[in-house]
Amino acid sequence: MATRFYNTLTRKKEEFRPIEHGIVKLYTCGPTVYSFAHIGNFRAYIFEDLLRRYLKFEGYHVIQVMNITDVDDKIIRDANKMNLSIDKFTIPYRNAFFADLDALRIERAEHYPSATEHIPEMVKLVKTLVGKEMAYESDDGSIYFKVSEYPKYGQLANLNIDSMIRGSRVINDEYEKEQIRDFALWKGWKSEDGNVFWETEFGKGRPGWHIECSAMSMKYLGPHFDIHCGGVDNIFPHHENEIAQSESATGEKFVNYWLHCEHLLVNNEKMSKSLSNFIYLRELLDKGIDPTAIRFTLLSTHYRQKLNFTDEKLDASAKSITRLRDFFRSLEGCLVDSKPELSGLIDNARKDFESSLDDDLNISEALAAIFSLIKEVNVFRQTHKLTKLDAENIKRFLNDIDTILNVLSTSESELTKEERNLIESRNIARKNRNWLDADRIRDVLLAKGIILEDSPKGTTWKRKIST
RNA sequence: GGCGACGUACCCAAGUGGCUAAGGGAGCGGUCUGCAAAAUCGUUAUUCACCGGUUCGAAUCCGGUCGUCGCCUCCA
Repeated sequence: MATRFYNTLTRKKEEFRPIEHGIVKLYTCGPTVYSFAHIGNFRAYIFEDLLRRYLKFEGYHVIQVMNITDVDDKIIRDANKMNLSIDKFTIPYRNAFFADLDALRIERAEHYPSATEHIPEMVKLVKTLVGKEMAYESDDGSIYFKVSEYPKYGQLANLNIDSMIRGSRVINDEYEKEQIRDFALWKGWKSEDGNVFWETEFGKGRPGWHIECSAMSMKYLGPHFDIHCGGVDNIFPHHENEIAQSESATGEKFVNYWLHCEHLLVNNEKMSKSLSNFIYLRELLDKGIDPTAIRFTLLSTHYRQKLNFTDEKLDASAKSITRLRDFFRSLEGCLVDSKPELSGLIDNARKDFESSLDDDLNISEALAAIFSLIKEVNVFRQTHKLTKLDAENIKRFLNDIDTILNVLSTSESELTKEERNLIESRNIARKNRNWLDADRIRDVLLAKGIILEDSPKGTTWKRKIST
């Protein structure tokens, strides 16, 4: 079955066909490093992680670019406030961003270009647009894109640009543009920018927000590439503007598939500064919440569905992961040498898993395929012993799907000597049928987050996933 | 005002015209266990916000109503 994605540009699911056979060129809007990233940001990055991992699972060679916006209004404002160069100001946030990606087990993109390292490319692009008379310079040295020169403007956001002109929220800003809908490609230097500027043939100034994505995607992926992702709030104006300026400059189609991820909500509302309901990933990690539980929570709801982030969801995620891990662990031992009997079940699960993700990354259905297999295998084991070959096949399947989910492996620390001694003394107590002491010790360990399980083969331990 | 999304069990969440409405969590009752845990069995939606319509047939398509949320130049 063919892979299909919902394309914001056409508002329908379309079969995915890469431009170049076997290769997917993917651009994903990255962070503005003026603050720590919040979990809403990471919902988008997790969705993109799912996308890239699934494309790789399907055998594509993926080339992903994620920009790092390290110059913009807020960065300049805050850096100047702290008397820091924008470099000095942004580096800690950039480092924190990568540390957070690692915590959530997000696979690295092939390129993380920074805006400040691509000023010449942006200037060149702006120059091209000015040369084609699709952009103009205003009195203050800013360069604006002339939206009236691009008739398809509004195609992505499905907005009527004429009605925008009268829109209630549109306020005239301090820059001088000919038409209110025109947007800045290049911003002329103003005194409050301090020493943040680049000296170019347009004079002192700095790039507008949208131009970096056009310039950097062109540099690393070419003028026409396969997929561009971001949050729904990037549809307008950011991605609309990217299309306008890119296609105007190159005369080519910019992107074939636009995939947008819905918002993460807290208390059923979008996170926003005014509601002060931001949740930073670091806060959750500092509280000791297991990052894989966060990963699973962000991953397990379809990306075009709003996701209300709650403690209950984290709990349910932790339990789902525990079920997966326990099942995987249970595949060790107690095996018989015999011919495999469950190949059909495993093949079906694999088929269901793939066809679900093929359908616009339907992760809920894909997870259902996995849990159904677990149940079927467990039911089989009520009355039969698992064969070695079956167990190996199931493990291979789980390891394969875990190249996408990435929640199976634990980074569990080993037991301390004290903890090992406690387990040992409990074993002795149990041997002496001293249930009182045995249960007391089990409770002590549970309080430390260690769960003991007794079975005919002996006692095993695992760490509780904390939420 | 313009554009758009959503409303499925106690909670989360698939399903977009046709077999008994996936799956996860939770509860309750069994099996197993020294007791637990894990696993497992049974159980919890004759019904998909509501009202009409189309159809042999609707959670799914169409119209309306109610409710929630988002976008309309900071935003993932």
